Amino acid sequence: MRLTSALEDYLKVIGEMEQNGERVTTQSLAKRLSVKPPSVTGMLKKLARLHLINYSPYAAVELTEAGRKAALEVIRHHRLLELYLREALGLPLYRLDEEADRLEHALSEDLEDMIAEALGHPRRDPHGHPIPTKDGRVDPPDGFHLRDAESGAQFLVVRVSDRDAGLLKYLESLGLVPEAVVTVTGKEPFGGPLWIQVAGRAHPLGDEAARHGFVKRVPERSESKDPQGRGGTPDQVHQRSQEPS
Amino acid sequence: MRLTSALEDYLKVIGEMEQNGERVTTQSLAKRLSVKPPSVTGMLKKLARLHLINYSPYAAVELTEAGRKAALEVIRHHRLLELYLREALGLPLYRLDEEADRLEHALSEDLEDMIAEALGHPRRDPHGHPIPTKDGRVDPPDGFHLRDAESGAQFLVVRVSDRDAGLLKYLESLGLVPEAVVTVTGKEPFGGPLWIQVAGRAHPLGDEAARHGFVKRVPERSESKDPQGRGGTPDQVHQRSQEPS
DNA sequence: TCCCATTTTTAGGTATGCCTAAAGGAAGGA
DNA sequence: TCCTTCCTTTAGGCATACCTAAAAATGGGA
Repeated sequence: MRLTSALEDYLKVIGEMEQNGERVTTQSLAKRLSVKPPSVTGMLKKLARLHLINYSPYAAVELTEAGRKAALEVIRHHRLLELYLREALGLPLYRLDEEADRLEHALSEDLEDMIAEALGHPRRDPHGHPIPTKDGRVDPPDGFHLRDAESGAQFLVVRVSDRDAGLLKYLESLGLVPEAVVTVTGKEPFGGPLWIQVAGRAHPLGDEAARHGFVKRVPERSESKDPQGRGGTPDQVHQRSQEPS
Repeated sequence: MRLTSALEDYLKVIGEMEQNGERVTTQSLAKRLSVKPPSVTGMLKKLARLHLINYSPYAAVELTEAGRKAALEVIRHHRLLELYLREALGLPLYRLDEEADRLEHALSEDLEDMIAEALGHPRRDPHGHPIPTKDGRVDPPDGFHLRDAESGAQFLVVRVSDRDAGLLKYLESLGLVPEAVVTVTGKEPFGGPLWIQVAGRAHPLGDEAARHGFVKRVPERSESKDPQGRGGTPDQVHQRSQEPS
């Protein structure tokens, strides 16, 4: 039976939160989905009736196996579309999420397959998020917060959050996007900015921005600017993952 | 104020019917939209309240200027998407309509512009339907029914109906698609089939199929197989049009 | 002119998915 | 233990867009 767009949205968000190791509560869902808590309660009951989540009043919700599969399908649609919009039409990073949000519910399985094929069965979207495979596997989100990176070292940007389009636009203007190499040159104390260097230019980066970028240690000797690494890195595939919060 | 998908669908269908010179009644809309007549009455009232159609009970409906503009926008989305899906992803003709029906409501104006740009601001969709321009102009649908074509002459297929995917798949398998050249070699009497020749092969074509193809006279001397004519032909642009029924 | 078949509208109902207001649980501090 | 605060759920409403059943209008033929 076909799910409604609204139910798909709930599943997608629950799936994303589980992937990030967040506790999925009525309130956190309400915030994330921009609806009021009573609406969430109603929708959770509906998802439970469809055996897509385990739900008992006042408890955190969990996807069932069927629910996880359905959620990953929606997430796959979303991330494939984001990559497609970027590659085929050249949309800027900060506008991908919104466009994909609307298109994802209208994408048929056939079209999904053709897009995946056209893109060469990619493993990461333009934000660096892993794209679930057709059979329901996902890489864990990798990298750690840029703000936890130590001074003086070089890092590879592996992922940026897509939660805030404005902030993303800003990061993009700095060149702080997946596959960029960033050097942390200093940290101002007392919540002050992080000094970073990207593409030869130095920028002070506020705390909120620094929390939206995720990086990996890059070996000192590697000076390559763009490792063309989409889908390249991890080979092992997990079903769940935890963020070191 | 943003229209709902359902209202957009009504506008699109009313617009298409007006373009084809059909009378737009409660019943014809109900058939075309696969809903029951009372549902249509309700939606027509809603469209009238928004000043998108002129509606008085028991009378045929007409688009207002604003309604016509809105309808053409939806039709533009639909036809641009069809062409895009064909050009970029290679979907077969007979599957374009259904996919575009779902995607058209999720297409932002920005994305529409980028797709139009990527396609070089085309004038015709893969079925041969004119694509309304951004500022609300449409070519009249051209060509006449294949079944009205006289024997012995050569014709250029300019348009095929997209109303029946099964039939379209059949026409496509014969090569009877826009820009193909077809020769009418004979007509069996008493509603019998039309004998046609496409790409060197002869086929008997039943009445229903023949009504779904639209052709133009092609000058005898022109032997060119594929005039690459997308968007090439008419220069004059009309706002309405009538089909010689 | 009247009647009857067809079309259209009205009336009332359903499901979805959101809302506000109010009631009911959970959980930590005194 | 009780109380207060915060979170969640229940109760009751609204808009959208569909449905069926029944009433009303239209329009052609006798």
